[in-house]
Amino acid sequence: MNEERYHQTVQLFSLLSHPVRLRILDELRRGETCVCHLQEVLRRPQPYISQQLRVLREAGVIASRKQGLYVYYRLSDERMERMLEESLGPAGEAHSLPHCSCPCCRNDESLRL
Amino acid sequence: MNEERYHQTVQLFSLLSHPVRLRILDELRRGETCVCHLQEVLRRPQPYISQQLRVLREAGVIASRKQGLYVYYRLSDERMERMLEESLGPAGEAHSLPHCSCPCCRNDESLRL
DNA sequence: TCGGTATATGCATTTTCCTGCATATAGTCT
DNA sequence: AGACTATATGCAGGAAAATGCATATACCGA
Repeated sequence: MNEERYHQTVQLFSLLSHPVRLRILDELRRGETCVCHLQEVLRRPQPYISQQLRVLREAGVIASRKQGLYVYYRLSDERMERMLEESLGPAGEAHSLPHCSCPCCRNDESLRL
Repeated sequence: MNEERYHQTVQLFSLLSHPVRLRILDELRRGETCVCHLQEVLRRPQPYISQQLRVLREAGVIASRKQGLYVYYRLSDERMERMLEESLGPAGEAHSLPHCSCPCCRNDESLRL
């Protein structure tokens, strides 16, 4: 019985069938990213971003690394990565954000991640 | 702006993130199938199956062909087919159902579709 | 230890989806 | 035309998801 297989797959697709989560995942596949970065890109309040990150984290498709005040997120599921490639095409370039002052957006190259 | 691309993709994943619809799609990629067949495989009431078929039809991922009393459904979207392959692996064999008397399940080979 | 910043959590409300059921339509056969 | 079968549609109650907001936690520097 691959009842289980269907169930897993539905779970995976549920994560992807949400505009904000899909865009978060698309950002993450371009490289490790901190929360404030996503906040800037998606233009949504921080608690909202964190909520969606939690959903993704609990589902096991992303992982995080804490460094000082910042938390850096990345994809941690190959299947997810393949689905993103299949549906959205190859990953684009990471955005560099003028208004964001976190290490990963730092204009100052020397402090870049 | 590929805002539109994200939106389309979310729609596509929404269709797939539902246990019954996912299984219907998995059946359809094994070959053309009538409603009573799906009813048997999924063990759900007929109006319910038809509702889900409508969702898929209106989204444009399946097409139908009417022949007498029967309506035969099939996949009509390559992208969908690729996502199914990616997520569920290669399509299995079509089921032949002992209790179903529609042309596509007919035990009597001569009447087979 | 205190103030400030980055991120997380809890909760409540709105909205959207799921699903069951009654009924409608369309085609076939006599 | 009337009975029967396969499929479609409409609607409603309940469940679950989405989202906004208040607040909590964790870490840093002074």
